[in-house]
Amino acid sequence: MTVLIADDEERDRLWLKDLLTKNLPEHVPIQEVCDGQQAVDTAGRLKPDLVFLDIKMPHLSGIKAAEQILQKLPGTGVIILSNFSDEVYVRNLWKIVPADGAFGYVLKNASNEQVVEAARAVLSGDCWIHPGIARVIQRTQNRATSLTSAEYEALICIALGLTDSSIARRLYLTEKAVQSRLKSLYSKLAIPGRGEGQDTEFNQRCRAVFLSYRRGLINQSELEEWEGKLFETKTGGEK
Amino acid sequence: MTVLIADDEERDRLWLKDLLTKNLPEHVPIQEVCDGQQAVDTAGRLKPDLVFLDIKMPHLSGIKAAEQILQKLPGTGVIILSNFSDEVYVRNLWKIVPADGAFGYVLKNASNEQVVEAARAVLSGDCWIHPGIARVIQRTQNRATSLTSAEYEALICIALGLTDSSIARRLYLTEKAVQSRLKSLYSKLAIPGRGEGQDTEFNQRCRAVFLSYRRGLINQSELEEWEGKLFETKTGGEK
DNA sequence: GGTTTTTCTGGGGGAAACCCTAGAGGACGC
DNA sequence: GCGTCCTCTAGGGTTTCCCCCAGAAAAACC
Repeated sequence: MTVLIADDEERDRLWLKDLLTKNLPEHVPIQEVCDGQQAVDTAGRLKPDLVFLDIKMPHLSGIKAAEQILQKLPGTGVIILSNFSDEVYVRNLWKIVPADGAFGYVLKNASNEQVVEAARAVLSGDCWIHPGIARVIQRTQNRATSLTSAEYEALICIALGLTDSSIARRLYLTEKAVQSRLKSLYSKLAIPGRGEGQDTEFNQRCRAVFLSYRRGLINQSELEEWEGKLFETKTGGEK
Repeated sequence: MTVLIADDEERDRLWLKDLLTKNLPEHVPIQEVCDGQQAVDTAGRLKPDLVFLDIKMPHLSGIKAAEQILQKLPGTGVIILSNFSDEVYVRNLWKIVPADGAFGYVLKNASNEQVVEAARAVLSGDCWIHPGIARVIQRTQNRATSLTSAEYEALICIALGLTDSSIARRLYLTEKAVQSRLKSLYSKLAIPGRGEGQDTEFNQRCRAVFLSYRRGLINQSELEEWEGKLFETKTGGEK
């Protein structure tokens, strides 16, 4: 039995390693790496039973690393470590986790007991989801509040500060289509329009960005990734 | 000689305490508290030589706690611990630190050596600023790029998603005044307007929010505080 | 196959956001 | 005292965003 820890923060690695050696039944060998790509490579070689993946890592995020690892070794137990209950990640998570796989999601402010509990659960084939994030998961599965990928794309674009027409060009849509996406986005985020409410309190566009930041639907690192994608296609050949 | 540590994360407290006991010359008593208010209270009783303050703490932020502590005990050495190089905080910091005071600013991803170095420096009356934020400090002191408080207020409001007229009402200004603030904000953030550039790429309002998040001019917790302030004054007596 | 949901399309209208210019008052340093 | 900078104010114009309506195409569901 082997355990792999992937985290770019040395402090967190030490803490986790220490915790596991003290609390796991037998003396298990624990490997450490400090980015997502190394995690994938090392997992391929070691075929560990359990992998801890920090979400925020250089080169390859924890989610993407998990995707690749689970693709090659579906039986691996994966535990995602996250600082926040970001909805973006939860969103992507369900897509890559096999239905019968064992995995865990723990926030970094979890108590030591919780982490050990999660490790035990995943090792014995169960799932362990941090209590604080159950609500978030619920939301991602509710038809009325969860965003479709069309709405999500639009959200990213306005968060980056693009205009409607600019978005339309980048996503190969008409301006009307963009506005239509935004309209349903606003309604799902429950932002009052011009008609509702006594007088217009909010600029829906900015309000949507604000609320999405707060709910963890978007975050800085996710946005920067998209920024790269959206601008590279255009910087090449433009009149 | 006494040292006080204020941090809401138990893990970080342990790490820091451990680090200090091992590396400070003599056996110094180290007190721990877990929020800003406690830090102020305890500092008043203990009169410590050195105080570590995490920025993000419940009840009272590290900055505000530092302000109160330095007011009562100007000779105290203060070291701010921060996760990010947020410009918001740096902005406020210079206002409260006495010109001849000793203080430090270290990011949480600092190496153990750096933290010890900072502690030693501050204890001997020097300042220690994390290398990574020197650039940020520069920016806050450059006339051309640093924001005035009027521009900053406007920034907060659009980041919260308010409309021009709504901002005007809350800040007791005309709508034109708000737009004037925004105009100079956009130019300081170097966001191209409708005239510049081949075609209008950006919605300036949202773009300003995006860039400000990225530069750490604003952040979630800061915004939520303002949200509270801005809405309480209006929820009372509105037609 | 058919039914639902999602998404894109169109026209037309109103309000908010942004542009330009310009002047007046206040705060600051010197 | 002077100049400088910041800020608010104003009028008048353009563009973008958001609203209503509705219908058609595409995808997903049973």
